Amino acid sequence: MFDDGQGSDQGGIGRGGGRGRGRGRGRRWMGDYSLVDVRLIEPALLAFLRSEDLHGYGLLEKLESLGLGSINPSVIYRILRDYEEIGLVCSDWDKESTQGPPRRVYALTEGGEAALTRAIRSLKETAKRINQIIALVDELNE
Amino acid sequence: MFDDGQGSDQGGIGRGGGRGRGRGRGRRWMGDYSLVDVRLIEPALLAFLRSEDLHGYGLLEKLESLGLGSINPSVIYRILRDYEEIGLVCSDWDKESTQGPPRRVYALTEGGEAALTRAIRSLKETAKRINQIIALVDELNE
DNA sequence: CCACACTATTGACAAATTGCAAATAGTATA
DNA sequence: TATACTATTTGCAATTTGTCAATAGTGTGG
Repeated sequence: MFDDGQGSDQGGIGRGGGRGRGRGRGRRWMGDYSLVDVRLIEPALLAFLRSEDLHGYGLLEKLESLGLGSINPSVIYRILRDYEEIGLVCSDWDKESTQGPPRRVYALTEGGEAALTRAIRSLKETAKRINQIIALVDELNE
Repeated sequence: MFDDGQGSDQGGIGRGGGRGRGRGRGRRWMGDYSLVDVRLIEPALLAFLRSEDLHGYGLLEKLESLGLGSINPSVIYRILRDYEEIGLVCSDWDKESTQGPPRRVYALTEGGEAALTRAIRSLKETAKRINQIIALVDELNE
């Protein structure tokens, strides 16, 4: 978090300095991408599936277009399976049009649409709060 | 996540239905507030401290003004101590002007300012991505 | 046809974060 | 002096995330 997006380490809380509670491959202090963005993956997945049925690998590529690349594939597959378990998506195997092994194609369910609607509402709230925080800092800069 | 903000449960993935990997007091599926917002606490804390030295309890109240209430105090105190450990803030005890036990008053360090700057940059990126996701859905609604 | 690169998904485990509850304590007030 | 409010700390269980390795099908060059 608070990554400067360059993978550089000029800042202070970069890869080297982290000494927070944990000291492993740390997320909060040493992550390669913002954790806030990690949570964006979930609504993004639903949003992509709303316009088009897709398999995990395809969604992976879509996320990249959102600047949300660098997420480990297994994370995506896990979320997708979880979503299926709670009924937000459903899946079928596609053995035909694949350039590799069969792939699981996901589609949004009605429950998934409803969840997306709520997710968007929640995202708008979040955007509002982000802007409040930014404004807080901007005020002092004037 | 995807909370409808009412504490109600009309949606489907509410408090009752969650059957994801875990089943305890769950965050992703059953949480009382959006996890995206949890991560907003950290930049918010730095932002508040930039304009004013404050103790944990006071920050707690400030967060409420951002709609980030309902966060467990221990989470705040923990983050503050972590921030001190990595040099983003420093603290001193205030035994005078308190209406209770002595309290630890935090101030932003230079390192903390730098971190705030990076956090804001990261937050702006996030806001951009959120808007992209929202646009994705809006396009289909037209 | 064999190695290799790319497509695709799954499972398990370690590491990290969060929630919660309880302990501790000082101050104010009725 | 009981009670409420202010204030912080600690520990652990529950949950989430990161990473690695396993598995496998397809297409291509040599």
